[in-house]
Amino acid sequence: MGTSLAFNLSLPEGLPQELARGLEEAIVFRDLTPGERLVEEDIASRFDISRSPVREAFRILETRGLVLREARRGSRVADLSRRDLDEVYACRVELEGLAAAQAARARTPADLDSLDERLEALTVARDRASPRGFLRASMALSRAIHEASHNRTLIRLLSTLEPQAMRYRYVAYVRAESLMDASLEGNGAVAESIHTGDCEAASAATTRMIRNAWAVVGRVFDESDAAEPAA
Amino acid sequence: MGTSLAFNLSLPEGLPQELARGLEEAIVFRDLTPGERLVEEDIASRFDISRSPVREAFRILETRGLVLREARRGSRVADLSRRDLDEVYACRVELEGLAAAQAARARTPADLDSLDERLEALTVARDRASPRGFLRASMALSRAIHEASHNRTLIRLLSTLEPQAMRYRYVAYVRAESLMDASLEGNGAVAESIHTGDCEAASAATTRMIRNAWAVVGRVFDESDAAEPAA
DNA sequence: CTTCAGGATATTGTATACAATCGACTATCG
DNA sequence: CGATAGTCGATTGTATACAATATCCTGAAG
Repeated sequence: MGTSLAFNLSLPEGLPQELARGLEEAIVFRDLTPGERLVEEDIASRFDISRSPVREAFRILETRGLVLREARRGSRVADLSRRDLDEVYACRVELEGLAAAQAARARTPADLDSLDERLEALTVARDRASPRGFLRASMALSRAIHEASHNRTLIRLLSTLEPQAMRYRYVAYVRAESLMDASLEGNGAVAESIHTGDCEAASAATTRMIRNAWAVVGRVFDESDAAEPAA
Repeated sequence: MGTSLAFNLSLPEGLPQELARGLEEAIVFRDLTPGERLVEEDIASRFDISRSPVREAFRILETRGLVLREARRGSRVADLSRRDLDEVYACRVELEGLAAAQAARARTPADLDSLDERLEALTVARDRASPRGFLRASMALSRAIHEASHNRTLIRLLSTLEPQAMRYRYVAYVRAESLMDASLEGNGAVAESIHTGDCEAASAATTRMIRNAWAVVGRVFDESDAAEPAA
């Protein structure tokens, strides 16, 4: 369990949230491995804080499907499995499609600016060919699309679903960097439809992109031993 | 703010969860009114417990869209609005449809038994014409459908979405008890499709039912002053 | 009369202390 | 030798104490 886990802990939005964000990255990028135990006291002492904010962070991560908590038995990093992957993507198809459709209808000029900006950043990240950078940029773009839907409930649901998907995408991108091209292309099509304001097209482009990613990411996952690296 | 709020607090599954369940009912059934402040110490002393489990309960309710927490400014019961209603139902159409489709494919004999049992209970509740009892039974049936999908991720998402919807359904049922008949009929159709194992039919029946409910609940909501009773 | 500064108060955020429970180990008995 | 009861250690769950901050009230100045 080589866990370096060193981030700053500034608190622009609350310590538990900040901690959860850091742990989330560590889980997505496999600094914390599937199945690894998370002991409150350990994390607390590592960052020189008390268990209170750590507990709250664990709860946040639980709602995002990244951590499993069993009563009085502690917490551990959620496992990866083909079944879980399929569950997540089935939900993504529906919710991302809805988000794109509503974004095409409700988007403001500011939303479009944000979209273009992040799409540009995604292109840059692709050229650098770094899975981490690309995923971060991709996450930011997705968030911009979700925000553009101006549907807070949908945003809430997606914010608890996306991190779970990110873990599988990371595994896939590391093993097949060419996947980033497909993602970039798909997102471009989605962004264009949102610009146009065509709900149907935005939804269709999104579901197509995600179903495609589902197939490829699933295949790569099956060929890898990402599920249980330590077992 | 006439809040009676007296439930038992047995702890078969954790005190915060139990407390959250109780507060959830109080919010759905308007014992706690929209916008009402929730002070940790007040709730804690009312149940003779400390603030720790209360804080965790608040966090749970926040993920269910029932409570809003602003940093260092406290928590309050989420408001009801037509916009929020539309957001919730747009998400429900997608997720409930998916749940029904997957349930039609993955259901086990035990799932079907559970379904029948709860559908029967719903019929009984309808005859009693009690909105509360009917809603509780309806919630149980929905959960049974979700469980039958055997998609844990989807179940997790729906468990954070359904309570929010329940608030609007309650308002509607109180003002128009005949709505319960429509719900019962719709759920019967859905259950039948799941029995048959017809994914398409199950999904179609579900989306039809929910779109219908959306229209009616929305109309009733607009005609009521449920949004701001104390403002 | 309005506005702004300052302090008092109420409430949340974090830390620490204590209680309860689970798992593993050991020793004893069959 | 195997099984089982009992005990110990590790870890979570809850309670309490302390710190920080936002809100409200008061009062004086313009």
